[in-house]
Amino acid sequence: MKEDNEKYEQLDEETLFIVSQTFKALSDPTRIRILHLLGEKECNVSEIADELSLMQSTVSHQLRFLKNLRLVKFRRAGTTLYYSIDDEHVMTLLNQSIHHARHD
Amino acid sequence: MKEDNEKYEQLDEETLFIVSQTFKALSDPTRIRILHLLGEKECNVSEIADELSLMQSTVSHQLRFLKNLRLVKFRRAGTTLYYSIDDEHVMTLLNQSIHHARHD
DNA sequence: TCAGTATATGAATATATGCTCATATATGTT
DNA sequence: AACATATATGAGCATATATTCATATACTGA
Repeated sequence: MKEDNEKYEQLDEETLFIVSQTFKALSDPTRIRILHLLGEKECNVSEIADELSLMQSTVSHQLRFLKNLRLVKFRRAGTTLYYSIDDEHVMTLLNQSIHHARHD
Repeated sequence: MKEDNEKYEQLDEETLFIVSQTFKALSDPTRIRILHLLGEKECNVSEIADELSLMQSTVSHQLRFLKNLRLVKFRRAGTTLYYSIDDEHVMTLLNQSIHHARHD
């Protein structure tokens, strides 16, 4: 008489939401490029746009996205805003994935 | 005389593609639930649908997606297909994120 | 206060995504 | 072969997403 009494424990709604949101942030090439650049050095908006050949507007929109998820933060210096990484854990996920993609 | 001569090394196209695809797979709640369930135990399609209260068609479509990315594999037993995890690295990313979401 | 520079934002658009329905395919049984 | 069961697939639809353009806002210095 054999039976699997182990009941599968579903992920709760909140965890599911947070996890999916986190990965969604990392699922777009433009956001990945921005995060990867900020992982190297703090940058202002125009520097990001120049370095990655993106429109200023595009960068700004994506930074808002990343800022809402608290993945990046910024400091102001006059009219210039310097952005940097604000979530090391997510950067760890990103770097692991990059490493894996390259060596696999 | 100070100058930053460090040139930023962009991510190459292929890495960018693989990384974004990987995270895209993990960015949808339904796929996360399926992967998490398969992380617990091998399941056939109907079991997944039942356990997660999803339509058979929905499960099948998502399994195709995950299979294309080689995140899951299956074995056949008659008309029944048993699916299981095929990429432990991606499961590691998922589990880390779940852990982080819960304890943070 | 006015001009100049840096950044943010809203609207419009094109594309991608996920779900559902209906149906097809595949395998096993009689 | 006919039928039943398990799974896969295509089309249609609704929603989400990313980008661009035009414009607004914020700060600085003359």
